[in-house]
This record gives sequence, structure tokens and C-alpha cells, in this order.
Amino acid sequence: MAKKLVPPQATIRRLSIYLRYINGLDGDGVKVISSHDLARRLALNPAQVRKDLAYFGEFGKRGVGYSVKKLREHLVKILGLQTMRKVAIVGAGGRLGTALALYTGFEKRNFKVCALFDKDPTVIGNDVEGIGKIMSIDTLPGMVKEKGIEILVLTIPASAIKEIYDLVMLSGVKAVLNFAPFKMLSTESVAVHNVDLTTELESLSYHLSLSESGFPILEE
Amino acid sequence: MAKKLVPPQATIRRLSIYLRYINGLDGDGVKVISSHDLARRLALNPAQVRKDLAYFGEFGKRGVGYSVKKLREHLVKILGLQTMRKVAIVGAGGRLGTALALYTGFEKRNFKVCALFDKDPTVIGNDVEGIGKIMSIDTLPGMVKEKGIEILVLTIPASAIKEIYDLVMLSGVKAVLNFAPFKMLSTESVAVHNVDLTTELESLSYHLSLSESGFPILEE
DNA sequence: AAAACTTTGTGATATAATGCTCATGTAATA
DNA sequence: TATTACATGAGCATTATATCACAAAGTTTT
Repeated sequence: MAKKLVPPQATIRRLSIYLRYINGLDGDGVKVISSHDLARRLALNPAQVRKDLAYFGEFGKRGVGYSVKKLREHLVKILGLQTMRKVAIVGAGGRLGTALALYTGFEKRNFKVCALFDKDPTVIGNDVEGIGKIMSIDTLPGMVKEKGIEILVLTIPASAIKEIYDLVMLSGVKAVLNFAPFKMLSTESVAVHNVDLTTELESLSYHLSLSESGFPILEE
Repeated sequence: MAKKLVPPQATIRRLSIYLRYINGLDGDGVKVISSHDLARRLALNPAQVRKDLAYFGEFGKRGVGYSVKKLREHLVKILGLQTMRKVAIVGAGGRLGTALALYTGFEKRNFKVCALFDKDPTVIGNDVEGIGKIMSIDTLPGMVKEKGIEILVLTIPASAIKEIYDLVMLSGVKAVLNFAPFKMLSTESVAVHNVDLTTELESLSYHLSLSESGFPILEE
């Protein structure tokens, strides 16, 4: 019985975690896995695992569990990972941009970095092996259309945000992973996820202060 | 009237955002800011801003707003940012580790990368300018104590997790920022934040699939 | 084939986060 | 000094998310 409800963002993130876990099971010859097993391994609640999956259909078999093979297929389909997703990096001249451009781990997961952009004329034209030359940010909209880029990874400094915000949002991409220290908002046509490293460090600092003052930590 | 409640993690993250925003106000000669101003600028709800701040005391003045100077002082104090926090990077030989080691933006925010570790003998001993040589992971517990390292940034590959998990958790640090594709859990003595880049990309991919099938995006 | 297990899927319940509303305090103005 | 306007802090309402608990469905054992 298909219950039509919008799954929370947290559920989507967990699906990705489930997929990684069962991918890691590959050689082990495990044919079936229960919500209990998954939950124990991933430090979650079994009911939550079941509910997460139930948003998308009835994948399990009562008294048995979930077929690993089928579950993997479903997760790949739900997350839209059957086809390679084309990614571009904006701010590719910076440290973080370069690191992500050269990181090979994404390809295994079906994400392909296929274009690099920057604003700085001193890095435009630099060749990154395996990907190509860093291009001017001005060419972004054209390249998005030409290459079929779907996701933009933003690794620009705070100072460049004003200049680049609209350019990115109107470039035609449908998704943005933003590392810049500024919260970008999702719109009808562009999904944005923000990763804010400073905020992560500062909230850890808060916990340090807490434990200095004698409080326990306990969360997440 | 001080209400004794534990502030949610989301509140702590927002405090960091508030601080960044009012730091950016520096030259503008703004003396006072209202919850409304803050909320509008940061795409939040004014009541939420007030509630976030009210967890920690009564900083505002009715009819006026919050003194920027005082608010900054309070936020710095709450987040424990008066003193420099010493950070070490584990997995400093990899792309991401190197990028973070060389990233200078953290110092402005009072975080100092002061040690680098790796498991790989081929990178141990490499000198990173301004920080020092990459050290063997085996020396981690000793160095944590010796240098007073409080935060560990983990940028190790999936394959190294098993080997390094306990070493990190027992090293004596009080906080971990984990980029490895594995969810580490906070304990009584160690606060952990996980940043999972693959999960971020995959959940964006989910939204791409959705919009391909005609659904709108709308979230965050 | 019945009984005893196992595990899913889901309604009901608990917990948490967010947003609304307003009494109260403050400042500016007449 | 009274009036008006404004903004906080807090209680309450609403929404979102997570957990519990159990009936229904499948498997294994006797």
C-alpha cells in the first residue's frame, strides 16, 4: 500500500548511508539483511530504517528482511544514481576546489567532475589533468548547457559570493553543493545543500567549552 | 529570567552564523541590530533568532534590539572562541587533508592547525610550510597531550577507518570533525560532527531525479 | 498442519523544532 | 507626563521527526 508522503531530507541522507553500507557488503555473500542489522550497524533505530524505506514502496519480506540485491537496486533508482551525474567546480583555483577536483572517490559513486571554473585570471587556463583547463566563470551558463552539467560545487571565498550568487542560480544547473561561508537557499528550480566548515568547527568549540565547564557532551 | 534548557544543536550552528554576520558588519557603524534584521538577512524567523539567543541570557533591550558589540562578545564567549583552538589533521597526506592544512581561513576564526598526521610512510616526514612535518599516526596520543590539541579533523579514506577509529577516540582530543565516509558517534568525552560529501552529492542527485520527474524542489 | 518464531509495515504516541502571539519593557515625541 | 511606536522574551500552537508497539505475513520447527 503506497502511502503518499514527502520523505524528510534526513531520510534521503540515510538512504545514501544504507546504500554505502550494502555496497560494502559486496564480497561477503550476504543475501538478505534486516532492518535490525542495518540499524545496529549504522547506530539507528530499526523502525526508522523500515519507515525510511517504506516511503518508497514495500521492499522487504516479512519474516525475512530485505534482499540485498533488490535493496541496492531500489536505492540506486531512488537516489537517481543509475546515470552518471556531471559536476562542475566553481572556485577551482582555490585549495578546496583543487582538492575536490582531484579527488577520485566521487567517480566510484557515479559523479564525474567535467568542468572547472574560476574568476581569477591568473588561474584561468591552468590545466588540471584528467579534467581540462580552468575556465572563466563568465562562460558558466554556456558550458552548463553545452556539457549538460547538473551539479555545481561552490568553493569560492566569502568575498566572491555577491558576484557569483546570481550567476550560479541562473546558470541552469539544478543542484548546488555550497562550501562558501554563506547560506544559499533552495528555490523551485535549484536544490542547494550548504556545508559550512567554519560553523562545524565553531559548534565543536562550543562543546569544548561545555566540557571545560563540566557538562557532558552527548548528542548526534 | 533564566530558563534552564539545553539548546538544540541547530541553535549552536545558528549562533555561529549570527557571529559571522555581525563580524561582517564591522566597518558599517551599526550599533544595534534587531532580531528582525538578523532574520531577514539570514533567511530565518525572527522568533527563532530571539529564542536562540534567549537560551543563554537576556542580551537584548526591548524596544531597541541587540547591541552589536555586546552580542558579539556574548557569542564569542558562548562558542568558546576567546582562546585559540588547536587543531590537528589526520590524513594530512590526502587531497582534502592537504587542502584543509593549507587553508588559511580558519586562523581568522581563531583555529590554528598545529599538527599533521598520516599513516602512509611515503608522506610521513613531508614538510608543510607554516605547520611542520607530517607525523606518524602512532605518535598521535603523545602529541595531543604535548601540544594541547583539542580538535581533530579526520580526512582519511574509507579503508583506514577501522584502524584509526579507536586511536582517534582514545587520543585524548575532545572534538572530531570527520570527513571520512563513516558516521562516527559522539561519546561522553568526545564530540563528533560528521561531514559526508558523498551523502551530500547523492541527496542532491535525489532532488535531480525528482525534478526530472516533474516534482518541485522546495526545502531547506 | 499447527505452533512458535521472525520481521515487515504502519497507526499511535512521544519528542523536538519551529513559528505565532502578546504582555511587558524601552525609547522617542508631543 | 501621556501617547505612540517598537522589539524583546516567553507561553502556546503547530509542524516535523523519531520511536514504540502490534497486527499481518512469511518461515521454521515439531
